Order: sequence, then structure tokens, then C-alpha cells
Amino acid sequence: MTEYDPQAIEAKWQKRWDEQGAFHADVDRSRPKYYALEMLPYPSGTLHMGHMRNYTIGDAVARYKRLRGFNVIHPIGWDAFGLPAENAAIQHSTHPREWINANIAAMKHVCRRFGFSYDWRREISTCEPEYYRWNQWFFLRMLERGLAYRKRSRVNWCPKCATVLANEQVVNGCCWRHEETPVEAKEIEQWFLRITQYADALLEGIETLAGGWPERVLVMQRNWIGKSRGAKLRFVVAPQAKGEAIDVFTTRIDTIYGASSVILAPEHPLLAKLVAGVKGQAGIKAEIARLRQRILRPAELGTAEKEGIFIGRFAVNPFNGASLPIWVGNFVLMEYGAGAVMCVPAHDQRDFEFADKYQLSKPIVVQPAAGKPLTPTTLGQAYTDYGVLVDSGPYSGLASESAIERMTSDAQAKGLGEAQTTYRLKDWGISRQRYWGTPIPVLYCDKCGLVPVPDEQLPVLLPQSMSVSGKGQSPLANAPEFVRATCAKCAGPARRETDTMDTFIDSSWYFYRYTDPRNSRAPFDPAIVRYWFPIDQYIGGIEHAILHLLYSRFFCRVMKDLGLVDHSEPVARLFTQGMVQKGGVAMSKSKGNIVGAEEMAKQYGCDTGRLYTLFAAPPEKDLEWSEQGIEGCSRFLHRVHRLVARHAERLRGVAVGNPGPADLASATAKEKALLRKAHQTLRRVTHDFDVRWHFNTSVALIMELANELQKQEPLEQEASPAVVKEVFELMTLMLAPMAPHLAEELWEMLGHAEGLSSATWPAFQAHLAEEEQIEVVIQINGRVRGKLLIEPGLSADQLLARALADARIAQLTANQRVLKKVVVPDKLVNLVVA
RNA sequence: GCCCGGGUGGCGGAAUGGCAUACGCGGGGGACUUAAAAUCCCUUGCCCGAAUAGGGCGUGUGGGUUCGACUCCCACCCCGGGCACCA
Repeated sequence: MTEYDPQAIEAKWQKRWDEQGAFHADVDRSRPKYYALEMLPYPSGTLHMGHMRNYTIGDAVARYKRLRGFNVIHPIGWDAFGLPAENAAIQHSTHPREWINANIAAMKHVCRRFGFSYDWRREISTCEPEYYRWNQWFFLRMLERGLAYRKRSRVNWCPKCATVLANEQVVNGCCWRHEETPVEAKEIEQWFLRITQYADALLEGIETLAGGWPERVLVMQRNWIGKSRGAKLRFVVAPQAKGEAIDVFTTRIDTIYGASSVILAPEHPLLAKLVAGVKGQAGIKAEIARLRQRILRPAELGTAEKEGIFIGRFAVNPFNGASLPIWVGNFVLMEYGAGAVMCVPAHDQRDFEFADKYQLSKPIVVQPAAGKPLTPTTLGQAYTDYGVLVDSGPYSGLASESAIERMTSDAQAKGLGEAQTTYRLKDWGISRQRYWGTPIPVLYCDKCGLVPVPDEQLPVLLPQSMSVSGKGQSPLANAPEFVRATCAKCAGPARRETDTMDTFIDSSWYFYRYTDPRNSRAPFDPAIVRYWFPIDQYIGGIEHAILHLLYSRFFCRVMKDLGLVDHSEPVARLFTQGMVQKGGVAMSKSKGNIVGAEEMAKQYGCDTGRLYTLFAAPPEKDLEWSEQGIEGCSRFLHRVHRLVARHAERLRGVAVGNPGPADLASATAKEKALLRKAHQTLRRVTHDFDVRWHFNTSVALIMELANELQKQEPLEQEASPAVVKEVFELMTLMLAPMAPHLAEELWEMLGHAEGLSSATWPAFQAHLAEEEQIEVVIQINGRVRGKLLIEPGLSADQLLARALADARIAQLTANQRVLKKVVVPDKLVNLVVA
């Protein structure tokens, strides 16, 4: 009998899978399709068990679905552009391509070592021209449709990265890669994608994802889009002769009679004009300049003191004609709404604090619908709930909801303003002053201006040899042979755009490319995409809840408008798995707590690593790495191998038929017990895979089955080889998605010449899972006082009679009055006594 | 502050409103062995008790609903995560 040798077994089966192309999947309309996908990895060079958990979950699902008869596409590729490669290249004076390709080779090696069931024919790398060419192609389509545009704008600038960051890449006012470095504001010409045009569509799409996506991801996206309905109102600046007006956005027009001032953002464009000529303007200008300088640190953001200055002018409240002082305030954001607010201290907490500091009045104009009315003395903080309007002219007495409606339409009718919806979502700034990315395919011609690179000239190749310094301007600007170009319109001299694209473009559509990875005429064939899409199961970390997933949804909508796809959402189901931690913190290079995937595979075998990551915690929860836990899983696999090996010889040639009820009648007690346990396990494991997605309990159940088999040894006695073999096969098939190499080996040991690729998930047979006797509990006043072994299906009356006949129960209830008898068939009897 | 998760043995974790702690780890005891490792068997929530007799207490805290609550409802505490001057 041979020992379980994971290294040998794993190498053997990986080789065979490769030779057979076991995981190759192509369009096949005779079978239902299944698209299983894990998020595109960044080839940082190291693969630790955190990555492996992601792939293991995806692989288990992919393998399970194959056994269920699905045509499963399960691809992998590399998110190969981006800053780390460029930085590493600078550090090691090499080329980003060399660095990244070495990393890809290393990571691919480990992925293969783990035997994930990828269709390697579909592998892509986003830094290859055949891939990024289509980034450029999409960009040009967006340019044609006005979805890509150029704008001089204040951008988020990370001084460490020396590049622009998208709003989504700013975390707490700091760079997402340099969490300690505050983002600076800088004005440059940038390319933007008009994602805001899809704000409503993306918001509405969220509703269709409910159920398939984790609720918290949907909440995060909803918040990120940040739609709010309100009104834009015009506050005319006094004296009216000047003709200036300040637009203000508010969601609470019902509180307008309580406005005591108008506050502008320090960057407000009207300020220069307004301040000109007022008394003390020099001091005011200096103060505004100071307020504008605020670069808020993360910690200060929410708590920073509200500061401002009165600029010496007044504006007219459009509703009651009141003259309101105009202020500048540091808490008013130019980027949101109109860059100006009406200050209603009694009904907005920020305004309340501002009013406190500068002794502005706080007129109360909304009272709670019930309870004590508010008075200026009892108002300790702003009352921000809806209520009933008071002191609001003709609107007094209205509820906030109807007041908002009425006042908005009145304002519109009188030309004072209009209903407006604003979004927190901003257009996506995609220009990066970096080398290692997709060149933006446009030319600048002195004569023709901006000229798109014609499709037939794509791809605009990144120059191969490039000295990257990481300093200053876009590195491409220093490559004259790249910059120098010929205008596509007039054939005169032109200059190439030297910025590259944000790498989130790469990952916004890669999963379409997987379906048709070598297409040289189009990003993909729409007919092929129609077969495979949407993605049935996407698996990745929660850290991509907003950026990647929102951009991907945006791209999908654009593609739909381009007529390339006919679905609106690319991902039907999303799963966000928990992190792998060691010592309570996520595994990372910087924390130095990495458990390398390859070392793991060398020591225990990858099946053990897979099994442990599935067993140690439910997949959505964080998982604490435990060396002893690994040992346990390794022991289990060895035990299963021993168990099967002990009997394989005599079982090899045995034919397995599914015993029907007739067979069961003549079955021995041991056979019944084995079949019962096996089918009970099958029922629950199938449920775990189909519905619950709790693989930890699946593993536990299979362990119980193995325990039962061991308990029933010697299996040569009182059990027919056919039954033993059937149970072994059930166990093997259930193990197959989780420990695929061992499962293949066991399958072969049991006499199957064809591998598991041609096997199918076993059919659950209810009659085999049925218990002959079940234990019911007898309770007195809810406390267990006895137990009964009964045949299942006993009627409530019969069950009660048996319980009452129980000697101990009779004794305990002898001098008691039985007030109530609760009988749950096949479960329990509860006697309420007094 | 707001919005999500979560709180169960020594540990990771199980439990369609029906025997709380499955499975694994760790611990204790034993078999095999010259010995150890490996393997196999038994045992293992806490307290009272000689007991493998029986009883009591136990799922963050306090209430509630129920014959019966880890599970449902209300309030609170703690931990983790997300959002946070969004007008």
C-alpha cells in the first residue's frame, strides 16, 4: 500500500490535465454555460495564501459547476501596467516590462503548482499591445461620443507618485498608495471620462443587482454616486444694479425662511468681483486666500473648526426679500452643488456651528410635528428632521415634504431657481503622467488642433527603450521619437499626447477579452460575449467595492450604447471573500507576515492548503492562519488516502449500481449506515455549494463521513464491495472541488480509467438518507428530562402516548397538573406542568 | 455622528425557533513501540457530586414575545469595517 505523496500526485495530475486540456472551454450551445472569475491579479511578484484563498474559492466553484454539467469558463490574466512596475524599474534600473514579466512568470508558476483549473489559452496580460490597443480603441469611441473630453482642472496630485489620482484613489485626503501623504491640489489639462452621464443608470442598475451582490457593496456604490434632489436658487447680490447673483444648492428649500446668511466656498469664481471695492478689501482677500489654503488632514476633516469671513456685501433671500450677509466659509466645497450654500443655522448642524462662532441669528422655521415646540433657548443643536413650517410666510403650517414640493415649483414659476439633482460622483480623470500605461491615442496639430489617432494606426505603441526617472513631467515627453508624429488630417507635423491612461481602464473590460482573447479585428466578437455573459460568479476582495466595480459597470453601459453587448450589468453575482490574516493583521509584504504559497505547497501539498483555506472559516469571513490547523487538514487527507488505499485493490473491478429500495431491504445494518451517512452528507454538501456557500461545513461533513467509514471498519465484513465502493466514490466526488489532485488519484485507485473531467456530481437519493430510528426529546417545562427512540413519521398522538408511557416521565409528572402538551412530530414532546 | 458586519468552550468555528458547542485544533488518558515519531482508541464547557446517578449554570448585557430563543423584537455595551463638512 502506497503512502499519500502529495508532491507526486499533484505533479502527476497537473501534467495529465495539461495534456488533456481538461479545462479548456469553448462556446457550446448544447450545454448551460458558467462564467467563474476571480479578480485580475496585479503581478507584484509574491503570491501568498491571501491570494490563494481567492483562487481556491473560485476553483472549487468552477470544478463543482463542471461536475454539474456546466460548460465552465475560468480564465486568468495579469493586470500588468501600473506604478509599482515603473517604481521597481527605477529602483533596480531595469525596464518595467522585464520586472513585470519576471513577476508574471513567477506567479504563473505558483498558480500552476496549485493546479487551478484555468483555461491557460485565454491568459492575457494588459501591458501587451494586443490588449492595450483596445483600451485605445474604446477611448476613441468615447471621444467620438463626447464621453472623453479634455479639461483644465484642479486635480488630486500625489507628490510621491508624481501623478494625478482619480477621486476614487483618494482615501481620507491621502493617496491610496501613500496613506500618509496628503493629496495636493494642482491645475493641469486632463482627460476625463464622462461617467457622470451614467450616474442615474448606474444608480438604477444597483437595484437589479440586489440579491446577487453583497448588500454592503451596493450601499457603498450608492453612497459614492451620492444622488441628492434639491433646488438651485438664485440669491441676487445687493445693490441689484450690479446684476450679480449667487446660485445656491439646497435639499431643504423648506428652511429658506430661516436663512441668516449666504456662504461661498473660498474658491468661488464670483468672489473677486464681489470683494472688489468693499471696505477693507485687502484684509478680506488675504483671509479668503488663507481659507483657500486649507489642506485638511484626514483626522481634521470632520472635526476642523468652521471658519469664515463676512465679505461686506449682502444678497437677497428670493423668498422673503431679506437682506443676508455674504460670507466665505472653509466648510463650503466648490466641487459640490453650486459652491455656495444658504446658511440656516437652526436646521443644519454645520450652519449651526458656524453661527455659534460668529454670533449669527438662528431663526426657527421648522417645528417637530409632535412634542414640545423648539425655542431659541432649548435649541442646543440644529433640528434637521422634517416637521411643520412656521414663520415661513404663505408656507407656514405645511409639512416639510409638501413645502419642498410647493416651494420648488413656486421658485421655478417665478424664475427664482429650479429643481436640481446633484451627484457626489465626479467624472473619471484618467490622465497619468507616467510611462508604464496605455498611451492616450490623440495628436495635437498646430493647424488642426486635437486629432484622434485613426483606428487603423492603432495600437499607439509604448516606446520600447525608455529611461524612466520618475521625476517631473510625463516620461513620454522626453522621447522625441514618440512625441513627433504626423497629423492624421493634414499630414503636417503633430505632437503626440504624452500622458498614459489610468490602469483602472485595463481592468474595466478585461473579462470580455477573456472570451475572445486573440481577436485582432475587434476587442471581442459580440456573439461570443453573448454566449458567456454575464459573469455568473465574480470573486474578489472588498477593496474593489467601488473603484474597479463601478468603472466596470460604466464600461459595460458604454459598450451597450456602442452596440457591442446587450446586457446592462457585467456581473450577475459578486462574492467578496475575507482576508487571510496572521497575528490578527492581513498578510502583506510590508507587515512581514506572509505565508508563501509555494512554500506551503512544498511542505504539505496544495490540496492541504486549499482544504485549510476552505475549512478554517466561512469564505466571507477573515481567516486566521494557523500552522496547527494546516496539520489537521494534512492529517485528514492522509487518512482518506489510507482508507481508500486499504480497500482499493479489491474494489477496483467491482461494478457499482445504485441500490434501490429493493436492495435496501436486504442490506445489512452496516451497509445501511454507510449509505445513510453518505447520502446525508451529499444532501448537505450539495446545499452548501448551491445555496449557502459555506465550504467550511462541507469539509466538516466529509470529515464526518470519513469518520463513519473508519468506525465501520472492517469494511470487508458485513458490507458488499459494491456498497463500500459507492460510498468511497461519493466521498471522492464531494472532495473533488476542494482537493482535486487527491480526488483524481482516489478515483483512479477505485478503477476509473477516465479522469474526473468525465465524472458527474452524484444524485442524492432521499430514501437512502432516511433514518430508521430517530431520537426525540421529552421535555418538562422546556427542560430535557428524557429521550425516546422512535420510527420516523410517528403521529403526534402516538408520540405523546409513548412519551407519557416513559417510566421516568411518569414519575416526574406524577403529582403535577399537565397544563399543556406540545408535540412536534419527529422532534420532541414538551409537557408544561405546574 | 451615520450605515453595514460581528460578539458562542482554551482556540478556529457548528447549529430551517426544538438535545447549544458538529468538525478541526489544543489538552488529558491509553494501545502499538526498546524508545520516539506516525497511527489507532477513549476523554475533554463550567459548577456541585465518589459517580460513565442526578442536579444547577451557561451563546456580550438588560428586558420582551414563545410551551420552548444563539436564532425573533426593544434598549444598551464592546469589537471590526465603510462613509463622513455632500448643503
